[in-house]
Amino acid sequence: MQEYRFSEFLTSNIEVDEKVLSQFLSQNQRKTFNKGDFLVFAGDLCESIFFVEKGLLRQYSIDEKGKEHVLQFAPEGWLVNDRESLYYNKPSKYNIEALENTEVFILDKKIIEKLEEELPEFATFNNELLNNHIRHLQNRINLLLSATAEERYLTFIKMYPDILLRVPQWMVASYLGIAPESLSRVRKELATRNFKK
Amino acid sequence: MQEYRFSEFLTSNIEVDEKVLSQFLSQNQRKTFNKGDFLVFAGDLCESIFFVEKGLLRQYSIDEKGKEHVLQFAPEGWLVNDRESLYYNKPSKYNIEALENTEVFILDKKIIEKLEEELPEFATFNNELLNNHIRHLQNRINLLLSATAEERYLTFIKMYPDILLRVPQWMVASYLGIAPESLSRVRKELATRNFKK
DNA sequence: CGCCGAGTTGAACTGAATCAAGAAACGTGG
DNA sequence: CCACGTTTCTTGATTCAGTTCAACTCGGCG
Repeated sequence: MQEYRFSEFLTSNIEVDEKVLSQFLSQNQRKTFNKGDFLVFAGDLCESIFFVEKGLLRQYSIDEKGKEHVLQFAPEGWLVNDRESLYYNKPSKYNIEALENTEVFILDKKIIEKLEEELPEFATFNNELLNNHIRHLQNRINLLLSATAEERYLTFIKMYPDILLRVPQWMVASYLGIAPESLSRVRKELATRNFKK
Repeated sequence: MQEYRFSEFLTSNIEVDEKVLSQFLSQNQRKTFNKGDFLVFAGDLCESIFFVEKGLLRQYSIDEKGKEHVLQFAPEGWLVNDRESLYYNKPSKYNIEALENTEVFILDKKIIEKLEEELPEFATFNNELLNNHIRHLQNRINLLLSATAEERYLTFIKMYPDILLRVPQWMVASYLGIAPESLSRVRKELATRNFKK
């Protein structure tokens, strides 16, 4: 539950001129949300990008049967936005909700673009971020295509041990694409198996 | 099975100076692969980006049980690369195979970066491409989390009617994350249902 | 002609979902 | 600080979507 300022995020990854930075920061805003608040509702237009400085967000959809499906969790240092809204001006399919009291730094798409023009280094960095994100999503797809409930869970606790402790179990199940009852059983099975060894 | 040159792809999306373009194109190369050829083997390092000008590629993994899982198909106008290799110098988890006789335009990562520096317009365009890709992957994840075999198939034929006709059915099943036999049954069920109406 | 990969079909099986009930943990207000 | 309602987690019984295995068909190709 550390805190991670956006300015820190920038300066620790690229070299930014002090002046450019402060000008950039002044054009964007910080906002606080309480646990349970929604940053975006499905159906809304969402034209900003959120950088989580403190707390935890969750982006999820609700299907026709009323079931929730977690697209991603976003703890400190993560970026969240809705590309459907951002690049196609369509209403978002996803809700974004604060799972803890959360502080976000809000970035405007246009300002990002301006920053890219002014700082080629930023453009490269941003590119790497996007590519890294794609990599993650591809790995997740691969996992969903190939792995059992247990394998998915094991991968999750290896990749996000911190998140595991901060969200209810049924949300993890929803992220993994399995029923909460099933996850409970998987955990039980793992526990007894480890005990026997 | 039209053809789509990379230069066309660029000029129809951004304004490029004639000189810059031809210089850029001369620094990269075109390559032809026959049906069945591999562009990349899992375990290889893969530091280039492929733009498909003609033909069809398939990127897939093989799990421990020897099962294949299609990460993506790439027909004309699509970009394929392995981010794991490209940005982390890790051996690729995925094979890239030509499903038809295929011509690709091969882009070097460094050249892309240089192009971004020189043409801010290109940086913006590239950004949009990446964001769009992320959007697609997110939608696919959402589908894998929430939809039945039948729903996935229906979505596929709506989104990629062209690809459906160009690849064997069992590969579509592998893309959808279902067994080929199951896809066969889904199709049968859909056919009889449409017939009754 | 005969082989081989792709697709279909049937029957048995299974991992995970669903439904239902109870236990534990949690937060809120008195 | 306790009491009460709400949410989360567990456990059991049952069901079901999709897998697996095996046999058979069909069409293309050497």
